[in-house]
Amino acid sequence: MKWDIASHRDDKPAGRIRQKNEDIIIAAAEAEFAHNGFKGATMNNIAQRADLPKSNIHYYFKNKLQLYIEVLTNIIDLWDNALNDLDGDAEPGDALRAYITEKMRFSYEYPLASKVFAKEILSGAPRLAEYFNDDYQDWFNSKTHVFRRWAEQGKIDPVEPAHIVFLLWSSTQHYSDFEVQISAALGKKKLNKKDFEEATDVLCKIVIRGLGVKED
Amino acid sequence: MKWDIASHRDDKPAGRIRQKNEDIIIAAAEAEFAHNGFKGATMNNIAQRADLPKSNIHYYFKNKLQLYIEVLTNIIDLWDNALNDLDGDAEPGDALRAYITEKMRFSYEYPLASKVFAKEILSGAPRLAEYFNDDYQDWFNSKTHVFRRWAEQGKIDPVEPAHIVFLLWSSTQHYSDFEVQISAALGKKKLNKKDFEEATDVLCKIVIRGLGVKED
DNA sequence: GTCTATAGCCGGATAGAC
DNA sequence: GTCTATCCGGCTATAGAC
Repeated sequence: MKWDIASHRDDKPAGRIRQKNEDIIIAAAEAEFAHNGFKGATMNNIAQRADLPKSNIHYYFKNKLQLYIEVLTNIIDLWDNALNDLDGDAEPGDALRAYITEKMRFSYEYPLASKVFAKEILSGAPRLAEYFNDDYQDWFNSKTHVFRRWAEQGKIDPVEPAHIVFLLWSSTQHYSDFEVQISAALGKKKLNKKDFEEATDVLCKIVIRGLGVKED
Repeated sequence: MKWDIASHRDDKPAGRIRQKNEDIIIAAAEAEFAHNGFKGATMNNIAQRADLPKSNIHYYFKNKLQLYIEVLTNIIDLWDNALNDLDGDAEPGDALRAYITEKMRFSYEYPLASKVFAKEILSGAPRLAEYFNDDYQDWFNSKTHVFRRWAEQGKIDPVEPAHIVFLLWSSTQHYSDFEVQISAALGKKKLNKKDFEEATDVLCKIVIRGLGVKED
């Protein structure tokens, strides 16, 4: 793992009850951190969301920071493991459509994860300093590589790949991070699956055409 | 004004000292709220950033919420007054280029404003409920109108205008809100003006081409 | 393993001296 | 108009009963 903050969870036997309670607490913490950020979140609120006594949280997690790190680690692991990269062997149009669709599905299914991460970065990412180290740059370069190759092969226009990646990230995450604003703009109470699919269509169309992909 | 929360500042004479101190405090508060969010921010930190004793803050602003509302109001006023809409009379390519350029300049010049607003929305916007009312939907519809007209005139492809607006918002704000992640990805300490200009170019190119604008 | 009680600190807010 | 001193509530964290 790129980001190796030691976790006390590895030290103790993972009993059935322990595992279950830790999962409940992490889910509750994720919601609380998404709403109030690291500093604004309280162990009290987390306990209430988890429907457990407050000191129970302290029994399973050393302190607030530790719990927060666990939540962030969970989120990053989820994305790293479940989100497929752009498929460099496929045609650009197909690969981009698949990638955008998948990112939008993540925005729809894990809105809290995206929000916790976003708030941490907005705060200047003081608790992710280790994560955003030199390795991160290498990891990022591996993401841009596919665009460079497509450009060399004349399959897309030659535009700076880094900014393409930022565009893909920003436009897709926006639908989970700014959902409140978007639904207010659309006059809806909440966005549903169809809204996300419509957005996915528009994004695919604009990005694929915008990059100059030759479609059949 | 669309969003009419009464301010105590209107009630008192705006002396020279008062005006100056309030400006200092609001700037300090903006930075503090950007870093720690509403709940996480402390009056103590704001006082330190403003280099004033804590109770001075309470003298000028009734309480933390009031101060926060003032900061948010300032931000929204700034955007409403200084950000031009898309020019429907111009050619789509020119209008879009002008709009994207201006939004990116705002991201570069007022990164804190964008962050405070973003955090509020990520939190579910409980302190902007009044702002995101029915009027907001009308205001938003006036933004999408220009795309509808261009589509009717055959000047751009017929794609759902709302999602075009969201794409413009998300892709430009991303550079100020997620600056830490972006600079880490690019291996820089901080983004400079040239980075923003490069990003502007890429965004203009992809969006204009992606919407099927006929360029000369 | 679980919960109550509480220590100890820090937060927002105010009273009142200057 | 400015600042010191302070109240009180809520916060993290822990000690210790069960």
